[in-house]
Amino acid sequence: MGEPGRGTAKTLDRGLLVLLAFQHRTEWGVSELARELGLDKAVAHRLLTTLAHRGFVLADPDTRRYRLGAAVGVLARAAERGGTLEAAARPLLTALARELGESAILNVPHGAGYRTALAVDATGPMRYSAIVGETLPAHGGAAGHAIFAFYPDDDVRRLLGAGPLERFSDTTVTDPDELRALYARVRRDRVSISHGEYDLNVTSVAAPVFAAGEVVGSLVVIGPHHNVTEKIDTTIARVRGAAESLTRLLDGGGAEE
Amino acid sequence: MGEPGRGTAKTLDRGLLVLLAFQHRTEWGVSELARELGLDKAVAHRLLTTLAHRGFVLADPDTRRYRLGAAVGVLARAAERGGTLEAAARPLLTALARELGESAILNVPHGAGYRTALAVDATGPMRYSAIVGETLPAHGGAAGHAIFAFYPDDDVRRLLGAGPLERFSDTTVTDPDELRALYARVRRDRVSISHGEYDLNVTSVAAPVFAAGEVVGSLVVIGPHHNVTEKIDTTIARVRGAAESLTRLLDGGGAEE
DNA sequence: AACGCTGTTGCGATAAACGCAACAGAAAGG
DNA sequence: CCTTTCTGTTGCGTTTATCGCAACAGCGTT
Repeated sequence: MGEPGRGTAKTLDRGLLVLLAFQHRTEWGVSELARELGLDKAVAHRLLTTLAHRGFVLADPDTRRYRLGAAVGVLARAAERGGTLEAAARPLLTALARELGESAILNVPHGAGYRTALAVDATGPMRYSAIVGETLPAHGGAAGHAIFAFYPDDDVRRLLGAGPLERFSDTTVTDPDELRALYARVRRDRVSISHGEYDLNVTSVAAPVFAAGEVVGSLVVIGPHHNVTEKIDTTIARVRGAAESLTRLLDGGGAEE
Repeated sequence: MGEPGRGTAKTLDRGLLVLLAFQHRTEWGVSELARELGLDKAVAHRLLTTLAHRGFVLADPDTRRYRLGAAVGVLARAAERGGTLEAAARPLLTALARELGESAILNVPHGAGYRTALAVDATGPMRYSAIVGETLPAHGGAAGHAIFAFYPDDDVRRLLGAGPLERFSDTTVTDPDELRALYARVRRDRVSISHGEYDLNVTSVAAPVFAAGEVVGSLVVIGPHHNVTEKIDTTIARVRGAAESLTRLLDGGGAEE
């Protein structure tokens, strides 16, 4: 978390830092927040009132504490429509598909699962054709594992719900404990590999994409089982590399940390 | 869209206006945006670079145009976890439930449907008990209609998908044309009433909640058919009033138009 | 090649944000 | 019950950061 840098607006930067502070804590008081960010109480107060005027934060009239407002949700919906992620990922997906000769897909979390946001099909005759827009449940497929392995444990528990997990094929992981162990391996390797969790004889390799420290999607290369396993090492390296590139892109070219 | 006002940070306010400009357009160039907001090119440029440094916008390296960045998505997830809306709605829900003697519910859009975010059950013996966290498809129930009637037509078409709509009871609206007509009525009346779309002999009255001009959820009063219809007029008035109050709250107490 | 556009940087004047301090209200503690 | 110590809020002089003009460079078009 560095200094604003040259040619940037300091006041705005501080305001954005205030907003980002609501990542670790849902509620902030003025003094509390000022201490956290090393600001004067008066400054924090002014920033918060400005943010409140535009709906980015909301002050509880009773407790005088602030929470994130509705404007961020509205903007998030606009961002989803606008397809920022898709635009940034497109060149990487085409590169992956060309280099490896298999279909490359971008998935994003959506509701209680994940959605196929963008797909570049392989050129060969034997190719996996993804349905863009399709939503799949969280616990199925390498793409899902690469995303939800990096979700907070509470969120995962909530998303998976109380009921038993649906089984799509022989290799679908339906046992919560087993899924948790799988997630631990995915977190360690930063890659997830699945064999025929949805479609038989199909293998996919997925890597997580992050932004601002949180997972925002996953990159997948998917194709016929023997094709992918044949070149599994390079596939893993390429997918992971592409995902890391995308993460760097999303974080603005690498100014922070 | 008024002036910043007293005791607020002007630079931050301008930066937030820049962010909000991405509501009507997904991509902005520097000059374009400067004209739109009446700013100097240099100012717009500085604001955009600071926003980019923190990941709120993302510059396409080729076209030099800006889109919303990943930070807004991250914040939106934090806002959802934090339950800003729930906190603001709680007192209104309890008031509704007490005054009308029926259960009051807050619903929010979630994935391709809507989720029960908060519920205050009626105190009587014959009460509807909502399952908090449950996700229902967009086309079912007054709560859903009150939300998705105010979605852009393109989004609605995408959400409802290509396939036929699932039927839950005799009164479920499954015909797209019929649904569109229903939505028109809901937009006109700012209220939606449904009889037994999910559960037989249950009637619900729902009104939309807005923030920054976009629908962010719906308030519902739900109970046994004859109980609700008996006092339908006051119920409609109360639900609509509560929804409008919540909208005002979310917009920061009424600074903006 | 000249033009119109774009995005980007420099720099001085000025207006705005800073941050100290003082104030009020609430909660906590004796 | 009064004191203490937080809290959030406002005023105001100083300074600093922002403004906005202008000049510059990179493209695409006419």
